Amino acid sequence: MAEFATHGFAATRLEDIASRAGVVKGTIYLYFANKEALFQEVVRANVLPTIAPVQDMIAQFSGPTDALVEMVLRRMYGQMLGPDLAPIVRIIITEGGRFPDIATFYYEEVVSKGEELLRSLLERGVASGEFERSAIVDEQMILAAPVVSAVVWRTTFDVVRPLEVERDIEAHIEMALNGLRVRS
Amino acid sequence: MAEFATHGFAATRLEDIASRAGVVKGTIYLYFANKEALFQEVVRANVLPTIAPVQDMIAQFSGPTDALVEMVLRRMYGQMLGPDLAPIVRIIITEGGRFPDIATFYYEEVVSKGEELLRSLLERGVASGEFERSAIVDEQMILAAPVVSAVVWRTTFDVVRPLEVERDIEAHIEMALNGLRVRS
Amino acid sequence: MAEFATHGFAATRLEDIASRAGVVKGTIYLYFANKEALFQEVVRANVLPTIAPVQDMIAQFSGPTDALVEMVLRRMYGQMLGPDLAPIVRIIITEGGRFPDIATFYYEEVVSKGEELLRSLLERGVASGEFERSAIVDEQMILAAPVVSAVVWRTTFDVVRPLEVERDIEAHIEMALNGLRVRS
Amino acid sequence: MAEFATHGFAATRLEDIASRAGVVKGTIYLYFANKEALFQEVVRANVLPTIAPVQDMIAQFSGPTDALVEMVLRRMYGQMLGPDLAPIVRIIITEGGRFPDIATFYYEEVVSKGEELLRSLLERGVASGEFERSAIVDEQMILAAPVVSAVVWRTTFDVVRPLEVERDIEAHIEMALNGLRVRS
DNA sequence: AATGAATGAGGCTTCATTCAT
DNA sequence: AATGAATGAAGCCTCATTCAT
Repeated sequence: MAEFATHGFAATRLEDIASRAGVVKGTIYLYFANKEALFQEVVRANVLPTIAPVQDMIAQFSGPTDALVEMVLRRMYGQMLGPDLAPIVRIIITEGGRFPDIATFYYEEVVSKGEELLRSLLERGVASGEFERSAIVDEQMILAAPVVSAVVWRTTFDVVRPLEVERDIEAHIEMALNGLRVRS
Repeated sequence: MAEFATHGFAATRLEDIASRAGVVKGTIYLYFANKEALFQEVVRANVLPTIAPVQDMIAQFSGPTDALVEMVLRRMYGQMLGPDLAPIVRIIITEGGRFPDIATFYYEEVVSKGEELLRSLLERGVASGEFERSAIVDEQMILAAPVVSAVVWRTTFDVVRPLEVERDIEAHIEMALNGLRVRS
Repeated sequence: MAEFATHGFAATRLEDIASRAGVVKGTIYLYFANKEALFQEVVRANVLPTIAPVQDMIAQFSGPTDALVEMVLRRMYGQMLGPDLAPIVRIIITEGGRFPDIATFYYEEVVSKGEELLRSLLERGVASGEFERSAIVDEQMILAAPVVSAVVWRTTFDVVRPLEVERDIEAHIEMALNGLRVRS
Repeated sequence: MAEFATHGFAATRLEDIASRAGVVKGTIYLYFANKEALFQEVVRANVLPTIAPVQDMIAQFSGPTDALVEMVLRRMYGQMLGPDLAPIVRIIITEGGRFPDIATFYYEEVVSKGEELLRSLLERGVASGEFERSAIVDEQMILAAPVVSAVVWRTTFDVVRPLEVERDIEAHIEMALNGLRVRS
């Protein structure tokens, strides 16, 4: 994972992967047909454990929906910028276009779950009268978009201007819940 | 550009670039020291023309600031998903981490300009009493984040679930201006 | 060795070296970092075994020193024109200027030993009253110079006028011991 | 000349030669068929002017032959270590083996003249009763051999231990005229 | 189950050579 | 007579892949 996330598929050398694993290049071929198969299986294997946490998140929670939205977003940042998920997200972003199988797999196993999570969140808010039934409800992923953007920033512009995660989250939540306009 | 955007730096073959340019591999070395120099110069040369449109965007505009925000966001989508900028943005996202020079260059020439643009927009809205002085004003890039996310989606999950740009834009603007909560 | 001695460093092709060794070009890189490293290691490895004979040469020898000088010179011709040392000497001569490391190494491991050998020879002759204490004693290498010249001739003018080694040695010894002038 | 002498035939780049000459690579092909033809013509053209001085040297000289030998040897060192001849000698030594035409040409135009020069010198000494008719007379080149050796040293070991030309010449003359043995 | 040695295809790079202008 | 742009062959080097042990 780490090698692929750091160098990308093409620039990653099997020798580096092997030595990280404490084995020799040839040993890899006892377990994987070739570099691409290794890549796909590595990604799949690392994606699966990340699904459960997303599942749990909504389950038991009582109280106002806006607090729930805030909590969900905070957790998203924590996970997608954390050491477990960040490399995977980076790989999906950079290599997904060249490996449709992986993109599809990731979409179905993770992204679509996130979509459902957000939809149910929004529906709950609408049902309770807290949220408007706006265009956002049908395009829930817009709510999570800034998290993706934060991951991109982290691996791209952090050398120039480091991401200020806390401020970023605050602004994100503010925008998501209140928007820019003054409330009358 | 097209080759690098499609395959990434490592997987791009000079032969492909050359044949696209209607020359032979060796000819490239009459103009560039090596593959990396070619890459960097190609990106730089293609980034520069994209700056002007960003500059123009703010220009003179009268009328309510929320309409201005909407216009700016629509233009951002139009450009960053368009054929000129999209490949560059894709390259910055995928290779920026491995080419800090390029990331820095792009940040300074493009991203920082966008930051200023958005800040002046928000300040204008605050000054006119239309917008709240919220956390968003100090973290303006949160406004543009969904555009980045849209570019990522286009090159990643479009095969699974194509991006519905129009709905995405509507939701984005709705969120940016009004947020989720019902207006009292 | 043979390839480098025949063609020089620049004109030697790794493919030729590999096929001589019964392997494939790529195999070379399992053992040497690059062409230059291969070259340097090949020279070093082949120089080392040539040191011992030089060492032995002086050993114990009783009898008149002029006979000892004659024997040493004859052995020098035998070795430096022989199949083991000749290629190395040729390489040192042709490539030493471009590879100072190798020149230094060869000087320290071989040439300086030869210098000592000749000095001790001459000192012995002076001590026994057989030789004059002339300028030759302080510039002992002049004694070996014709051997170098013979190696150069062999690889240069042998096609035009082959080196007549025996006559050459006789003349060399005659000159070294007696000089041109008639003895009074 | 300078380029070929410094880098050898294979490693010399036509571009470097051209820029030294203040022209462009392609221009060379207006005057020479290819790299090898250029090389051969360059060497030939630069060898020819060096012949005359050798010719003159013996011509008019009266006095003892040993003084003549000394003078000839000193001039040989002066010329072969000098800026005009040294590069040529270096080229002949390093590339002569790979370019028999050049070696033959150089032998016939220069070396054979030197041989004659030395032979007539020695015959004169023998005729006048100054020199012995020894093996040296029939292998005259042994007299010049240390000069060749000095040129080799200059381009090979000078970085380690610089050639001390004056001492070298003294020793050479001493050896040539008197040899090592004490005169009775 | 693992190694280490070897392969061979393929990519980057250099440079002698050509040619239209 | 000279240029400068382009070519294409060839060389160095890397690395995914194979295989005998």
